[in-house]
Amino acid sequence: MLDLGFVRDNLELVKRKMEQRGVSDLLGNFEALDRERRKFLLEAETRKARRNKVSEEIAALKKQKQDASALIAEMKNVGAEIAGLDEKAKSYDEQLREILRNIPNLPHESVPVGRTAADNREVRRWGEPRKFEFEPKAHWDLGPALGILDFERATKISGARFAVYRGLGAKLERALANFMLDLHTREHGYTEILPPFIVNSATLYGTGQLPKFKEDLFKLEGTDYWLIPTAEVPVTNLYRDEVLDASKLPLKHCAWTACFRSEAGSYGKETRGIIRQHQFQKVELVKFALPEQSYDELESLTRDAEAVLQRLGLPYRVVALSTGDLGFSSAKTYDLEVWLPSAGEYKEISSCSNCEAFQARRANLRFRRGKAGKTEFVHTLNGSGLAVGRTWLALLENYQQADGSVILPEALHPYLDGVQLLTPQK
RNA sequence: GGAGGGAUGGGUGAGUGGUUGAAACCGGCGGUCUUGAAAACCGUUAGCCUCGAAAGGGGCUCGGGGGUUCGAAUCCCUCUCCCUCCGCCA
Repeated sequence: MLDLGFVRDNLELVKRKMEQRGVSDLLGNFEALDRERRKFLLEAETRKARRNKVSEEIAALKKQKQDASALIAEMKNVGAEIAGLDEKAKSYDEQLREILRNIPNLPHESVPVGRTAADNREVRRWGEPRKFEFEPKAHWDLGPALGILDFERATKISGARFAVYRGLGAKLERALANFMLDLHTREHGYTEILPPFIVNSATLYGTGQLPKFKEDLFKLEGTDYWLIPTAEVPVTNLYRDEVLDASKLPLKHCAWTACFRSEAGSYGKETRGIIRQHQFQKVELVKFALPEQSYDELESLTRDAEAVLQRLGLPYRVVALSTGDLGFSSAKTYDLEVWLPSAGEYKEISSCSNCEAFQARRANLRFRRGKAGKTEFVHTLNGSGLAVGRTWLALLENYQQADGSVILPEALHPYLDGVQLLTPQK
């Protein structure tokens, strides 16, 4: 959420930034609503000041056993007036908040201006896509042939967009998660969190999924419980309504969780394989940073995520999302895209964002400099480090051999009891 | 699931309709004293909204929401959370 006063004072800037994002007319009659709200607020508060003063006088009179009925009678009317004015002010306030709630974050000045993903800017590449001397297979062919991935039974027990991992397939998923968590906790200084996979609506509001994107989420019927779409949600909300000590920043957390997405509106999109599932596992990186340091922290967070791909020897590129492709809460995002031989292109495997104070304002997540300083909103950052399922399939596709076997990179050997090769079942 | 008890400022905890935005203590910060420190003493120590160029005003907030009243931390309703006991249970 943007700051009300900031929007009031920077209306043109906000409008221009919204245009860059490709959303229009989100501001509506903001100016009029704001003006009216303050008008009624002022009137109500003037009368409240009067009421408070007279109440004191009544108290004083009663103490001296004197008659106060005239004042009480006068205040009866004022009370009714206040109620009416309060209601008006509240109505405008709610409309104003409704507008603010639905305004996405302002893109940072360094974000490439553009309408779509086609306007994203490649920042750097790492590794060289492998030249195959045979026709590389897709993971949805490799996995079942290796006996480690089962779509039919997943469909039976759950439905479309689910997968069952078996044997070394399940173990590889677990090995990848452990490898990522160990890397981030041992070498990158993140503290591991294991959060609930179910959260309440206030938590989803804090990170910006609610109220606008509820159709992307799974809700537990008859409750205020929702399945998390990413660990960013519970972990970023960890310190909601708290005031952190500036000396503790940046705070760095990583978390492995299952993620649940309804994928509404993505029918027919990437239906094959495990690229787009209702449930997948992900290791997430979350940082809470000082405002003046948050862009440096975004760079290092992105590098931390890249390190996973480098250790696994998977070629990738880093892309700066354009203003039109940016997520709702993000001011700047780098996507990490891993090379997928079956697609012949780079495919998103991580998304690293600086949300600045946008989420912190919604979640009332603040910090204080020293003991005497004013409270300020922290900057929140998050990024996948990495999506485990997509890493799993990237491994299969990039390390496949002509006979359908898959070589496992050295970094994973300690996590797989020495298994170095996946071989097809006869 | 059943029964009962709670929720007050950074912490502990008083307060049951009228200078209580809130005692006291602890903690924090500043100061006096001291070569320095400790102790002691003195002072200070919430947030949000709003008016204002500023100085400085005003309003709201005692878990959330609603109600009664001229006036609510205090009374009523409701929701959430926490604790204790019983039941169930990985």
